[in-house]
Amino acid sequence: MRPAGQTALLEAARQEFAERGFGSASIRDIAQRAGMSLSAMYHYYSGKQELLHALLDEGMDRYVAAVADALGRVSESPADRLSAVVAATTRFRGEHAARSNILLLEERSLDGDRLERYARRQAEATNFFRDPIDAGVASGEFLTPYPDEARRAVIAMCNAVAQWYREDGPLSLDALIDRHVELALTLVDYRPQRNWSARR
Amino acid sequence: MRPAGQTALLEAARQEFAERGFGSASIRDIAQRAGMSLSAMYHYYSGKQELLHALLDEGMDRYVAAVADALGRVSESPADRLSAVVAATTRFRGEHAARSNILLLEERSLDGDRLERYARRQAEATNFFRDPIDAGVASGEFLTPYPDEARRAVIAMCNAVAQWYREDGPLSLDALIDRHVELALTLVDYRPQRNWSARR
DNA sequence: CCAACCTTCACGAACGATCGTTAAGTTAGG
DNA sequence: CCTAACTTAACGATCGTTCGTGAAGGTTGG
Repeated sequence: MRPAGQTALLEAARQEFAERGFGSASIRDIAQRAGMSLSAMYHYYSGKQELLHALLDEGMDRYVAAVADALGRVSESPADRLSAVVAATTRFRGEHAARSNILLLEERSLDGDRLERYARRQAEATNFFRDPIDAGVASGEFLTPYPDEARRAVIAMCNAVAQWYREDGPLSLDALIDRHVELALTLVDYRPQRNWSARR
Repeated sequence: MRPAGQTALLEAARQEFAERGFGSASIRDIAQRAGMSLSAMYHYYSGKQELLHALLDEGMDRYVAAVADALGRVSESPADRLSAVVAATTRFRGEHAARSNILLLEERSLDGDRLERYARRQAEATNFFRDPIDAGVASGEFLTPYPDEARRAVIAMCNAVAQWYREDGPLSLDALIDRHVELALTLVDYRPQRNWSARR
């Protein structure tokens, strides 16, 4: 269990970074929002950079866990797996908009080694999409001639949710997820395989 | 014609804002990059905010002009018009990545009236996509049951180009544009109309 | 048992650096 | 002469960071 102060700090930093951007956010405001003094923050994190790093790490952990959990509940079928990834990603972007926007926008504010490590994790995360799409193309279930561009389009569609979706809007998140799954399958040109007996 | 100093200033600000983000960028570095002193900048722009505002305005002007130009060259057919918008947007994002990223990411750094005015322009720009998609759905050429989500997916696909595309990569911009047009038509479920004689 | 000691968590004050901005003055061209 | 273009110098504010201090709580050695 994380100390309460640390949790409040991460939450405050997340909101400040999401609202103003890393460069414009002040660690004084962050500490104040977390209900502690400026120097108390330095007891938990060694500086502004490490605060951002912790935020990106925590957000990525949560996202990877959410997708992995969703993947654990479906079959090996590429269509099922792609659907699960799209659904989990869309849900994550909608439910954790501030978290997601920091993951997506503040990468450039990381310096040196931390950037390199984060870029590696992000590259791995795209495999959540790449693997089922490539598998579906290989098996003939997905007919798209452009798997790379289709993948990027699917990812962009999901990620954009963090920027425009509002919970109090006219569309429920569950409904949006269904539509995103359908659009993703459209993008890869999904054609359900006839089963073995029907083909003979 | 804009004075040379002003052009250099905008170019320098564009690069700095794109690389570091508005909050982390220093107007001293911008002025130096533009080859002039700090206060010379204040001769052209009244501050950092106005620099960003000018950048967003100029970028939006260029984008709108590019799309309007493309629309002027095609028929009234919804498929043609959507294709033209997708092609022009993808090209703009690829050819003006720094410009586009500022348009897409630094909106939140605008304050007060300027933000309001920019948000209005941005809303108008989405009509470039909305109009042909809604027209195609109305005419029956586009079969998608989710025109709003399809539109957002198309826009997200195009916008993402500014973040990942590199001119020295394996894919030419022209080839990418072709694939984006195809993917966009896939997203709206485009089915070419049989012509009048063939239908009877 | 108790005193000495350590770690954890928190504070206010101050550091030097850099920030955006302004003022006053200089130069060049019509 | 005037204005546009540009300079150096400095302003106060705020930035991220560091320092020294101390209260609380547990651990250890005599």
